[in-house]
Amino acid sequence: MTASVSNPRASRPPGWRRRLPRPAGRGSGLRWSATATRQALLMAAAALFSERGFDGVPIEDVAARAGVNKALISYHFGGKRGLYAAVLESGFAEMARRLRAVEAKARDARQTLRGLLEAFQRVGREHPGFPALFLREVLASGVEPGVVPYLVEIVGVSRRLAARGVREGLFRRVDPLLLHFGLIGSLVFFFATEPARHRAAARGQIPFAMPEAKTFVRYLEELTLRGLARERRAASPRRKGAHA
Amino acid sequence: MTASVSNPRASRPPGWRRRLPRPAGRGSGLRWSATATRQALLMAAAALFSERGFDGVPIEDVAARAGVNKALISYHFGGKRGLYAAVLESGFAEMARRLRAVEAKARDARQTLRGLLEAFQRVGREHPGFPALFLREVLASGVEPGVVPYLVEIVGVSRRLAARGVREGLFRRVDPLLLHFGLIGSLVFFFATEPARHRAAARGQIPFAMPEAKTFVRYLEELTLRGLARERRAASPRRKGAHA
DNA sequence: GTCTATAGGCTGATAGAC
DNA sequence: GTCTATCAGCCTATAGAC
Repeated sequence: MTASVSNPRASRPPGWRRRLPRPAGRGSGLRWSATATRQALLMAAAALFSERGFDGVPIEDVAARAGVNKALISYHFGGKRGLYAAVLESGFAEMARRLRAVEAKARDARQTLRGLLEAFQRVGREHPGFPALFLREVLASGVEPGVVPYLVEIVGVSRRLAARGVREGLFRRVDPLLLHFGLIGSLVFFFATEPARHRAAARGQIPFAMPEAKTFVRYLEELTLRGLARERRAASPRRKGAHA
Repeated sequence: MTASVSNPRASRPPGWRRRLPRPAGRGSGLRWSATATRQALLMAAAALFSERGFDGVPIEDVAARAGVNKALISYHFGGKRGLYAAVLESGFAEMARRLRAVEAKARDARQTLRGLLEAFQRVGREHPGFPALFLREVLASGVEPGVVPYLVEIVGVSRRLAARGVREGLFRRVDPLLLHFGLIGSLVFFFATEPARHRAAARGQIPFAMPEAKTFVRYLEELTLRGLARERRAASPRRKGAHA
């Protein structure tokens, strides 16, 4: 989960070997070899799986992009599925970690909302593949068992955000899961499709100017704050009460 | 795109053949054979591709589910890719058609919004696979060329919704594409993940009660109406002006 | 139009040398 | 830990009988 290696699988000298900036003689035990291999495989796999999905990526492509022999995937991760699971878990774990940190630091619901939006924005920038990976996984028939706890935790953050907002008088009464789906859905959709939009835009396709991430999260923040603000005299005269 | 055949690929008599309710001697040219085969293949493919993605589905599974020989896929659609493209185009075309109808019938922006939400809800109910198909496609590296026009048209509907809402005084000034991504993103995410949620819930997983489609679209409607309502005295004292 | 049989390509995994 | 070589399995497409 730290894109940087970049191995255009194209032409390479015959006897070529991966060459990473060695972290010079470190005191600690981890020198570089085995760990670097796993890291390279994880990064390459994250990029490729997020673009083409599990079934769309041959093990060989991952190895090539990582600059590593494909047999090492079986050696280090027990096979393709194992590598995929490892990528997912590391991604979900990081997302959950960030959200927990946001929640812990925020002094009120408004800051939690802001922090949550910024966390997504930052993930979208630093790990462009993850939102798509996330999406493909929740779309899948059977979710990897290892990510379920993280999934529950992520849902928990937005649920508590809703509860806290209501308690603090920032929001009117609202089903926390509705807030969750509305917010997370927009965010995941936007950031998961962003790389594809950029690719399409770069190829001349797409007639309109697409919004930037920063603009979009600001919009969502304001939409949520206004849309869920306590009654002041409703803007919509139609429906009866609130929601479930 | 009309789920109904249902062919549990399990046990079947050896010499089994698909048997569909023949539309008795019709005057018109289309009897049943060829057309029914294509229809069965399209339906089976829609269901399977939406669950597992293009690469995750062997042609043989599609044929089995359709109750048809796999060679017919090449015959009628020129191969797996052709079948996939046909499924996509029929789905996108129908979605675009519905949205256009909504737009044509609505007498103001509020009705357009309501109609758009209801259209998604109805598609989610009648063609549970389509939202996931839609999502997988916009996630993909290269979108099928045939669907681009429909994609542009769908974006156009929500863009015009925003413009009309502003013109009619229902919304404050807002970038149409922001409205588009916020609304369509939430909707697609919700409905694309709904089948997976139900499967997970049926298997005992998932600790909370998930919101129903009807509840969710109502929430989105109200959130949008309130969140984009013209100023009355802003609920959020923080940020400067509006958006791009 | 539909089916059977088969060819041919690609993929994931592993045995075994280094 | 890493690499080469290899193999068995699966998958798409098609030729040809009906």
